[in-house]
Amino acid sequence: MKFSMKGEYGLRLAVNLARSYPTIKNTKDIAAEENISLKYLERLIGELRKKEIVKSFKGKDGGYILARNPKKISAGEVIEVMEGTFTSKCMDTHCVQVKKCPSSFVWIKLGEQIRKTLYGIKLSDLIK
Amino acid sequence: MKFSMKGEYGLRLAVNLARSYPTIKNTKDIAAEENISLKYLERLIGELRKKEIVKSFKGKDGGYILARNPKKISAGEVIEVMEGTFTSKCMDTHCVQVKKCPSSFVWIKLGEQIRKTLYGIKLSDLIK
DNA sequence: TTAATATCCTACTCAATTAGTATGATATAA
DNA sequence: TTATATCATACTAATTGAGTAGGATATTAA
Repeated sequence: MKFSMKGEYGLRLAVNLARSYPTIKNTKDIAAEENISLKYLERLIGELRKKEIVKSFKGKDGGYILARNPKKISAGEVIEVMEGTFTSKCMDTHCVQVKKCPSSFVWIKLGEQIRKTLYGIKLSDLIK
Repeated sequence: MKFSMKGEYGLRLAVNLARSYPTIKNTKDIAAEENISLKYLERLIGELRKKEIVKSFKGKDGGYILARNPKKISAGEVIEVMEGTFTSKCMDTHCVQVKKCPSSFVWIKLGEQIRKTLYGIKLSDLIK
């Protein structure tokens, strides 16, 4: 489980689109505003599209919009797409102890709290 | 910010020593019990020693014990030593916006929650 | 005092991941 | 039909994770 620039970028993209919702916005404009290279942004936003957080429109005057209302999309959802699912069990993928492992208690508790925190924050909360 | 096997191992070592507290225990025994290679364990426990979470005794019949009572050492403290401090600001180390950045709100909130969760769990809670 | 024991230190390896870049194919609407 | 914009794939360079290897150093029991 990690939180890196990938999640940061994903969140910025989503918040940017939340601001202009429900207007279509193209990657060139977003890249300029968010200071991300156009090419990298294209790749990242592609992941958000595959997970149906944004919708795309090809061709002239095309671009992206959020797939749902900013009130209905959480920061957690976006970050989880970019970073992978938040762990809720032992870090050791080969671990078979499951219940005996004392540290698994910690990771489960941690995962719950992270999920509660990040799913509680909606994109609409982040546009001031 | 990340949570990996390094933190898992650190926590296991600490919990293991919490169980035998306040008896000295050597790395060979811990390695066998926790299924970590002796050499790797030596390196990891060295980091815990430098941060004064464990104390070491050299020479024959030497080994390690917790530097404090298991009730006074939290999971967060141990994990933070292994993984680095939990982020409380924007992931972007070059970011100078500080307050304008909408995502920084998310990371600050997340950091607070993680800290609250992990510092609330003591080693004594993890030995059944 | 010396031999056994155990910690301590540094450097190395190997694979995976992060944070991009580069090139171009594909779809669409004006 | 052409300009525009998304979409797909492959590549790279630097960093990190996870672990190994070899030996130096300190201590204490015999």
